[in-house]
Amino acid sequence: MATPRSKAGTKGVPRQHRQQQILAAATEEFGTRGYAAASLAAVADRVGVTKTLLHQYFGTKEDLYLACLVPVGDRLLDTIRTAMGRDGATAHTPLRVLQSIFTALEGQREAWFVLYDTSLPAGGAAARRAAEYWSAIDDLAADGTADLLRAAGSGDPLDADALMYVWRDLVATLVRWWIKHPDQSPEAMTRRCARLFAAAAALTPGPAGPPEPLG
Amino acid sequence: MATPRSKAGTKGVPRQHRQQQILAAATEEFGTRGYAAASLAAVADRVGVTKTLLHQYFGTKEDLYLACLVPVGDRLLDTIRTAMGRDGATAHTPLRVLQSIFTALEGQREAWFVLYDTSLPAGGAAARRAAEYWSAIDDLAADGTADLLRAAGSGDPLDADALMYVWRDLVATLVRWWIKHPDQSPEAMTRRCARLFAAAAALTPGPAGPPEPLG
DNA sequence: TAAGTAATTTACCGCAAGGTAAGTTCCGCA
DNA sequence: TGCGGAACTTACCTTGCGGTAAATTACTTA
Repeated sequence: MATPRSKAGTKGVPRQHRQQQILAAATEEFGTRGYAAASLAAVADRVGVTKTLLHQYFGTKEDLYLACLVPVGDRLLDTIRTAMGRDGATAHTPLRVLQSIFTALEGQREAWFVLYDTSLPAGGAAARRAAEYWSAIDDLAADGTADLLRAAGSGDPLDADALMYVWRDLVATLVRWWIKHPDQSPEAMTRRCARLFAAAAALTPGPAGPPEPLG
Repeated sequence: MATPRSKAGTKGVPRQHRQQQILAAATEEFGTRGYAAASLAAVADRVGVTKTLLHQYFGTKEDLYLACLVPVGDRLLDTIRTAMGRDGATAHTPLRVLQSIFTALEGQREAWFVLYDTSLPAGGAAARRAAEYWSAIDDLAADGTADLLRAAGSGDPLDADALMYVWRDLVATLVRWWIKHPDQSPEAMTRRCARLFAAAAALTPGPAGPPEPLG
């Protein structure tokens, strides 16, 4: 054996296991900093490995991002689909969807933001794939919000678009708050959301336009 | 005159005017890309000027960011303060605040995101200043949401924190949607928000906990 | 018309990040 | 015991960015 002159050489970690470690670290890094601000060196450091290994296992930065994105996107899309069920949305649907998202995200909460990264290289494969997930999820959300808006009596298509937009960002917001409160279980989060919805509904003025002259 | 060998030299634009141009471009760039992803070269290009000039007029990147932040922060803080008035929040307060924000932001909608940039260099003067604005605005929002939550019957402090968090991000979301629909006037946005609030309230299940077993 | 100053660029430095080629160590196995 | 492949690093290249010193052009005024 005799005093290794270099730190190179295997550490006995099989490739598959290492890849899993890297994916976990990269997902967290991409999720918290965003694609552009995330650095491969940081991911490598976190795993205790060199940048080069990431490239050998996953290719370019964008490839690594894709490797993080796909499982997360598939998992979330699937979970939301089943939570929405086959029939139109009811008043219970939002909470059911939230609960399913919280559950799917437990253990890797930052993953949500991997899906909705805004700093991806324009025109790249990553951006294209992420856009596919968005539109798939947005379609589901659009169905739901449209159902609900119709039930509430509004037909304005821009209203529907805005409501979908708000709903999508609301999910992101709740997940962000959740990340800041790591002790909260998915179930506790769901219950909290239910309370918040109820509170918000209770304090909103009537269905007519602005309640004041708004000067 | 005789064929200038270099493009250096004044273009006849007075310093103050140039500074205004730079501030506008930088605010937009910081607001859309975020501090970390924003590049000084891009700002300079937009103005039709060299990177160096930005440094000579504003100092470092962080200094330039600060020069963008301060007027925006002051304007928004002021507008929100007066919109909230002296007495506690009522059900009309959220819409009044939104309207005041939309109005203050018209002509430079991305400015909102300059205020809430998450990629500032930690420990720097910019981050400190931005944090001051946050906490000032958050204090106002906390007062408001606390008033409203109390009226709705919830006393959980974490609920209050989450609601404030949601409210703050809701504003950001609405502004973001607004940016994607440039033709919408501040008044139209306010009316739309009123409709959305009403719709959301109408379709939310009762004030008790989750309406289903949530399996 | 020459001096002085304001506005602006050119040309550079250092650094960090993504990315690659080639080498080094360790383990299983004939 | 020695060979082959798997796991991992060293050393390097390139690019883009923040940042600075020095030069260059144009406007003003005595």
